[in-house]
Amino acid sequence: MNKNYYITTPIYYPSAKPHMGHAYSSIVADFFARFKKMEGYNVFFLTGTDEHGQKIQRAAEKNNKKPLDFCNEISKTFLDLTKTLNLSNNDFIRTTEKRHHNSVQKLWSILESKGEIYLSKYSGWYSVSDEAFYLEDEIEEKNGIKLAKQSGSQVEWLEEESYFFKLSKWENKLLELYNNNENFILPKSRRNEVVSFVKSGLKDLSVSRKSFSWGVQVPTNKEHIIYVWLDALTNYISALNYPNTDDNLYRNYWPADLHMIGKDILRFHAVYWPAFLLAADLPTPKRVYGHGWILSGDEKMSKSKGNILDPIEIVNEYGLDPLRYYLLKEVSFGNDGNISKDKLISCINSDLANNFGNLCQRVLSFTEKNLSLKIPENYYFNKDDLNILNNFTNNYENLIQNINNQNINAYMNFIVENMFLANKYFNDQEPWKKKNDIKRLHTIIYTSLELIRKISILLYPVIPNSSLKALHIFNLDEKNINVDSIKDNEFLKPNLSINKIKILFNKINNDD
RNA sequence: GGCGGGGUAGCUCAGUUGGUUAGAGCGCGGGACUCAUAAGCCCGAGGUCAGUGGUUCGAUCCCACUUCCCGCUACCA
Repeated sequence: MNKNYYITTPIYYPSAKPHMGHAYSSIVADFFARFKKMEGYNVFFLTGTDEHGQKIQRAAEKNNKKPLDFCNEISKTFLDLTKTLNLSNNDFIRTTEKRHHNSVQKLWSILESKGEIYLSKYSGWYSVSDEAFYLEDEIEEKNGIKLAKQSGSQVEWLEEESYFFKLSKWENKLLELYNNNENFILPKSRRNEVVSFVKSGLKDLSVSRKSFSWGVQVPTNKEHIIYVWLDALTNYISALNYPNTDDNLYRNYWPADLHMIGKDILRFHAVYWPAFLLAADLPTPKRVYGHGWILSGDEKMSKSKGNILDPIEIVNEYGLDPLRYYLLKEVSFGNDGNISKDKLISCINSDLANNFGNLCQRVLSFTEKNLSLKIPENYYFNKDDLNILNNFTNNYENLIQNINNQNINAYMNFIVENMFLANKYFNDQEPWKKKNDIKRLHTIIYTSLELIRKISILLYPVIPNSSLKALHIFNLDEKNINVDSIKDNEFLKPNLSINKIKILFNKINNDD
């Protein structure tokens, strides 16, 4: 059985600093990476920055900087974000790196030598900010300025020699790929969009530019820069040391198990990328998941609306784990999600502080007062004990399936449900009234501690820091936690000491 | 215009391969308890499951039409 798992985020375009959308993609990917790791997989988790293109070149000029200096600065903010979000990524790739240039040029050479790329001429209305050409009827004129209808960005007439990729040739192969792999594109609704787009016919794709210089050169023609998307998508194999296909990283991890992306870049990942790979005779990734957007108050966040929720500010104000928990639990995964500070606060107070945090606290405090912080014997599990403990065993396969199907919400619901059940269990058993029945009291506490352990393990991919704090009660750390241990009802060893921990989540006053 | 997704409790969302009283969390009202971050537990209020018509013994779920929202895509001018 293949126990390797390769997951990627998009590489982010550093024309501006990171926003909530970047944070969301990264947190979601990290969630899956951590779960698979905990499931025993060798996980390779990649993120990075996509730094080429005219937009960056112009932004750099505007700031009086060399493109690379400009990129270094902004790429750093994305690298910092991986720390801020506590991502477990194994690598951070930048398209300005030599390893990536080699990889892109090699891929290009293969495509060219296979006759998949040809030189021709392109003329049309070009939008720098969209990095795309538009047809005459796709533009409109306002106040004497030509704009692309779709994006509203300014276009300029461009006529230049360009290399083309024979995308049209791959139409049927792509449809075959979608057909043979029902879940290649998820969620399903978006899969339909891609399929109908491909069915409607594909045109060859312009894959080089002459009008600017900031990018990877076409190996055989120094006047041309390779199209940013061909360049950018290749990062997924550059990081595995492509073109060295004998390299262990490449051999173990390609094709990728999951490209986690936002729905806005689905076409590039679900059409162009597999077409490039098919043309180069390389394996295609197993799955592309296009998640929804994070909206604020039903609208896309924008400066003018003043509804921006900056991920770094949120982390500074409320902490990382609350943000991670909130995004993973409250956003209906695959759909757009509305987020707000009020909801975030309510989520922190209800689920984290009152429910899970307080569960840990009440059990721990009880154990301290009555058992001197020693794990008690589990003399006999009665029906109530087994009922709740076995919940985890009985749902184990479901949980794994939920993860494999990217069904984040079902996974979260299971956790929440069991947090409630654990509190209810403690309530119903009333250990404070069992002081004359020590065996029963001990078994109740043992069971409660087991419940905290199991829930904490499931919470690890969601809120790694807090989960590890909770698991520290049992002297467990990142290296020795496994998902399957949630099936074990007698994992904890009686008489061992447990550690007191500080309050896990502080409540937040929402008076303002 | 075409294709697709969606409109379920005040809010955020589940769900139903059609079948007795439609679910969760938050919020709201009440109660009993005390181990705990005045947390937790119990009870309750609150929904014509967008509208109309149809199929069916029976539809929130299937079909048709209407309406609103969103996405992809086209075309006219």
